Amino acid sequence: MLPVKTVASEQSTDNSEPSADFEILVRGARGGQQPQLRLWLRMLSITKMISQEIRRRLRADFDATLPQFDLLAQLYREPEGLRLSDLSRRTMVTNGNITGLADRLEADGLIVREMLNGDRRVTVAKLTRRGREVFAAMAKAHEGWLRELMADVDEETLAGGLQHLAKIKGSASRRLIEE
Amino acid sequence: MLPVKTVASEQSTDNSEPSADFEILVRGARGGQQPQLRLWLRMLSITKMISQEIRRRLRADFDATLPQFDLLAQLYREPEGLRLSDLSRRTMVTNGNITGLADRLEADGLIVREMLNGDRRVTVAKLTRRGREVFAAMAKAHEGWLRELMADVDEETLAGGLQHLAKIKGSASRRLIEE
DNA sequence: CCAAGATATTTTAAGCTTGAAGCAATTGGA
DNA sequence: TCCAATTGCTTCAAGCTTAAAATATCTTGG
Repeated sequence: MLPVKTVASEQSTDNSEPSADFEILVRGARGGQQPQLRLWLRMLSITKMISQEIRRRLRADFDATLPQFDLLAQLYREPEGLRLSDLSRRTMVTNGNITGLADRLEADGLIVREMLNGDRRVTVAKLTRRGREVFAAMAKAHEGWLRELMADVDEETLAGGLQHLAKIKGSASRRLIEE
Repeated sequence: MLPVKTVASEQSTDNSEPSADFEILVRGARGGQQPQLRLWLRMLSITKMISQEIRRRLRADFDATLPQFDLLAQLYREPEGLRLSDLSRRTMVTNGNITGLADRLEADGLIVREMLNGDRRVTVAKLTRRGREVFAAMAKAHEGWLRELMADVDEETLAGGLQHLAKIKGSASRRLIEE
């Protein structure tokens, strides 16, 4: 931890109803406002909750991990395969991480690495036949799980949520890629 | 990987426009539908994107990690401290993980563990004075970062998003805690 | 032609993550 | 009473994660 100079005053407005999940976080420290913060924390807790379940099921039913699933998903749509750096970009996973992920998937016989190209730096990964089969089964299950988890989310919420999330994503993207 | 019996047919409907992020995933394999799936993938990519940025800034500005921030946030609202198992539940982090997290935060002098209670199994963690100071600074920065990242998300989207996310959370919660 | 810079991947160190196994301490029912 | 189940925490092994450093291979401007 770095030493911190900026020490805020603190009055610890402690309204201690013990709450089930961590959506409350910083609230309470001040009024309890900040719609941006609330939205963010809610989104975070949902994805954490659902991810954990998906992860659990992927492990139980396929002995696979979520990052592995993501990587396979990318390759599934690209019969020609993808270079590792593309996989890194698409899965939002750092390059170093892709190496290990690919190592394991290759060991499992789900992907192969080919160093063909004219450029001897690049490696292209593609699904094996078995990889395609395994992923197809996973994707089918995964789709079902999501329908199940969102079973009582109405049409309007699904559509509205998609819209809203698109705006949020747009805003964040613009700040991050600083266009 | 487990051997997979269920082998779907496959026709690899390859419409290969290379896409910037992994939101496409399973789509393409079939129609391109499934609003639940689309919503989920979008949410996932946003949280991944924003988390990475927050993580990066926490590291740069405070040399702290996101899980550490979460843990401190929980303690900040509880002057009496919390038992480790409560921290685990609230941060949605497994017990084993809390141990290590607490070890590091304790080594950094931000929290203390007290084994007082009548029950000699439980350990209560609470912020030190320095812990409170450091967290207050982090929370202030964190709040600003979110306002910044969501700067051009209008009021209506924030409010609507909160509503929609609440419904989604409700749906998923019900399936998971199987009420 | 060739060195400087840019790319692509791997390695490394530190930390997070999970599920499962291990140990204590406590509780509850026979 | 007392021992079997439960609870609270830690340890462990395997894997994910990141940033940064190391390698190797192009590419390009002089």
